[in-house]
Amino acid sequence: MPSSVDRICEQLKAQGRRLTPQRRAIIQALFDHDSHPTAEQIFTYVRQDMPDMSHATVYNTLHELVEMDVLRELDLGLGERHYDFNADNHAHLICLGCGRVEDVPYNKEATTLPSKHTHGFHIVDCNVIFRGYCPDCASKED
Amino acid sequence: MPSSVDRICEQLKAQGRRLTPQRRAIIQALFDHDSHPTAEQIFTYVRQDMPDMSHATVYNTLHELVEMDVLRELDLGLGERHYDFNADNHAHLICLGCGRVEDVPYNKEATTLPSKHTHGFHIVDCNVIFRGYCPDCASKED
DNA sequence: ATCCCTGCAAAGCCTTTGCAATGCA
DNA sequence: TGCATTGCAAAGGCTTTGCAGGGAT
Repeated sequence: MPSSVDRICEQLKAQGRRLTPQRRAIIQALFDHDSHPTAEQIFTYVRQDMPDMSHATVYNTLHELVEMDVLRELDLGLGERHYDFNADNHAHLICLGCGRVEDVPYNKEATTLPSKHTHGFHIVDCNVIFRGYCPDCASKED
Repeated sequence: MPSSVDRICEQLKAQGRRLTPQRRAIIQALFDHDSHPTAEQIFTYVRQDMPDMSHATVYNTLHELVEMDVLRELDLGLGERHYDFNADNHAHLICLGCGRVEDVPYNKEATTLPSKHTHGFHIVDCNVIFRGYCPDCASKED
């Protein structure tokens, strides 16, 4: 069975996009990071093996994957965007102390708006973000 | 009865902060904007009357008001922060086409996490953001 | 062989910072 | 008067862009 990395690479080609070593490395890096890496984290990680990797390529590839709908872009209000393969129904939990991000199961389907409040919008997505302090930071607070 | 602007100005002084014409103008500007202005919008608006107003002062004052808990800072993933006086329970609805932001009534109190999923976090806030296309942009899409 | 993709460097956008001058309390 | 606050200008952090050379199909 092909790895998930391979599957996404195939998907790239199937869409008429080119599969370059850089792109494969970025996709691999996304899988190697367990959770919500930022573009910079991917950049730094991939650079260990490909010292010439540029920001442009990282951003290009991430955008492409988002466009292909295999990657999710998260703006958690932390100043930089995070990327997430996990498409399951979940919300995010952010530590206001250290910026840690955790996934939490959350049924978005149940989070809907009565039609009289939608201002006529065609709603396509919903984001739920919980903010608080993780155990480590909570103990430092007091 | 003092206006809400005056009330906030008093609050400033009561906390030992100084009430300057710039600060009053910024607070007034926040009230004059019906909904979710950005720092830049406030800056541009206030500059009409005070051409020397600096970015530093706008940002300083906004931060101060946030610190005083009379203003809410919203990062809606649009690249810039929005500010909101409305403290009522509500969520936000964002148009992916034009960036328009609407308030929608939403009972955040009902949006909670079962304790087994909180990762031990002490949760202090919750943000709900709906994304979609407003009537104008939806019609352009097709 | 084509032309998409890469790397480099610079620019862009929003926000923050340093510092001397100003003006509120 | 003293010190918080201001304005200016520059820097900072993340992301985007332009362009020429290089590599995937």
